Amino acid sequence: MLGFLQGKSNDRRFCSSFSPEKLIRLCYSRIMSTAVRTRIAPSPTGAPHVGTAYMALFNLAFARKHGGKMILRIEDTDQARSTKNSEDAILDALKWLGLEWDEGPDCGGEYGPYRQSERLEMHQAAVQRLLELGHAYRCFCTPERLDALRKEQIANKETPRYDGHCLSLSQEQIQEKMDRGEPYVIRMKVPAEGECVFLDELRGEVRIDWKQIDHQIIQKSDGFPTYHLANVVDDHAMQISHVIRGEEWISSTPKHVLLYQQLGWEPPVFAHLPLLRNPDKSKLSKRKNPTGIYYYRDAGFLPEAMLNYLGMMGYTLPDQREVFSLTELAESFEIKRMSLGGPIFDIAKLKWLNGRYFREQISPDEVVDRLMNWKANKEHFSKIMGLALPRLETLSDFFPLSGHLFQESPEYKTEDLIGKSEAAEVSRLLKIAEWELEKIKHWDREQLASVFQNMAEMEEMKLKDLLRPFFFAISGSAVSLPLFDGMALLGPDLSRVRLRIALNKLSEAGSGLSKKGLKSLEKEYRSAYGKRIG
RNA sequence: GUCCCGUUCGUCUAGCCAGGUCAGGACACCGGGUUUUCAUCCCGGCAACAGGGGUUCGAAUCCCCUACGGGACGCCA
Repeated sequence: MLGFLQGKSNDRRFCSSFSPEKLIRLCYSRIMSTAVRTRIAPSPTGAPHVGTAYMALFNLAFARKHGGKMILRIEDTDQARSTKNSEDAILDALKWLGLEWDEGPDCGGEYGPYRQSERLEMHQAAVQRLLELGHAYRCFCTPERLDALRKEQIANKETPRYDGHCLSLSQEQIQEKMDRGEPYVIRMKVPAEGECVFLDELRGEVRIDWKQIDHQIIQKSDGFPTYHLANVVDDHAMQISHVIRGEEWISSTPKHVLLYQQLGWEPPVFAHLPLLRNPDKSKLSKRKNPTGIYYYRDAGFLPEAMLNYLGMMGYTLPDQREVFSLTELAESFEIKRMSLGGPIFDIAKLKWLNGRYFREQISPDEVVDRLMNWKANKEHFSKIMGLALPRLETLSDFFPLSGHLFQESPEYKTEDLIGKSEAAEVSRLLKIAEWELEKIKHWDREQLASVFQNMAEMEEMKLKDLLRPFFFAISGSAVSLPLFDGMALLGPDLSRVRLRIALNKLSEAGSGLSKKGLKSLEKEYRSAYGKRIG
């Protein structure tokens, strides 16, 4: 099973002299010769993200174009944050979009298992081998020492980097510490001199000084590998030919190239795609933009329009067609056509495209079916009916009462949101709620209720008074169906965006939180409510 | 702060690799037409090669510098 670790004899050249030129030649030859296998490697630590879908789309298109396969691998080496819940959601969300993989934890394949936590043996064997070859070493430094070191380096305007403290430990000292049961991590050795040159399919040669590269931890004290080690070991074992991933990885690619070299393996071809951006050009983040795939599903977007839109972020078909399917994209896909400037995710254009799908791509009957599968179905109506029934006099009261549960977001006036309270105070409460809601594990009525009840106590307010602005934020009215049930039905993605919209309305009215105000609120929040999550 | 990556209309982009068209299309916006309203649809308009230097008869395109933007610098991925 661990035969892959041996490295084939023709890979020897990687162990000895390893000039940049050689590496580049090898990269080129690799492009021509190998069966194409790409992968998408999400970490199951949160809600399914559009960035994941974006990368998956181009990995799939590339694989399809070249008659290859795309693999889905779950990167769950962070035991503290990974959840099965998140894993299931990611798979489900990608499938909703119509993205399919040839091998993965759900459908199996020849190169399994497809969950990194189940490949621990391989990772540890690779670490062991690096240790034996002298390419890696144990480090006993405490987090406190590392923290102090980092602070000092930042203060001295140096690049934060491990100082090699444990490199000088003798064999006896190491043994002694291990016998005492001192926790340790394993770090990779990085050349002190020279530069790493690697080839990026889209950018050509990239050169980074080894001085810039940290002695990266490859195995944590819990015995789990870090991303850097695990992704190299798994990509090699799964025979990944092309690593197509986000630009954020460029600066750690030297670590990966070095690991391939030290293990005597041939590296894959690297292609770093641009990152999706917020309207302010920063990396797409949920604080500024809906980033959850489920947001778009729940707000009534069509999966094929969504995928089509992602396909036009950074890419144009040769004939500049703007409506196209995954199949059409894959047929003509040319990775070199990717443009490298980070595209801003523009919901207005997505909406226009989605509208075109209704008008041109699917029949009116089909639209009716989509609508019914979405929210106009018995199951969903029944859930709402439980809340609406006591408030109904005629059937026609139902839709006005529940309209906000079918909208992307309701409309209301900022002054109504503020009401008789202070605008700044409303901002404050909305922000605290936003943070508190991050802590919810299961988005249901009970947990939502307890968040707000807790808040009322902390703020020494009547629940009724606390909730008033939230009724507006969520339903657009002071009179509505019960708040917690409504939020539960809307789901976390839609609900959170509504709170953010309310916050934005206040700041547009000049009553939002300033940067300073936000900072002090955060401090106050931490001391009263505890640490923030997310 | 250090390093890396990037930069064509407000936004998504074509053109760049193989220098030579009024720098093309789409969204948004503005105006007009069709439509009982609105939307759709059609027509028109606005609007960009970040700046500077070089190479060249000729530069959005090739080279260099600057500026700006982004990313990375975790026992996260």
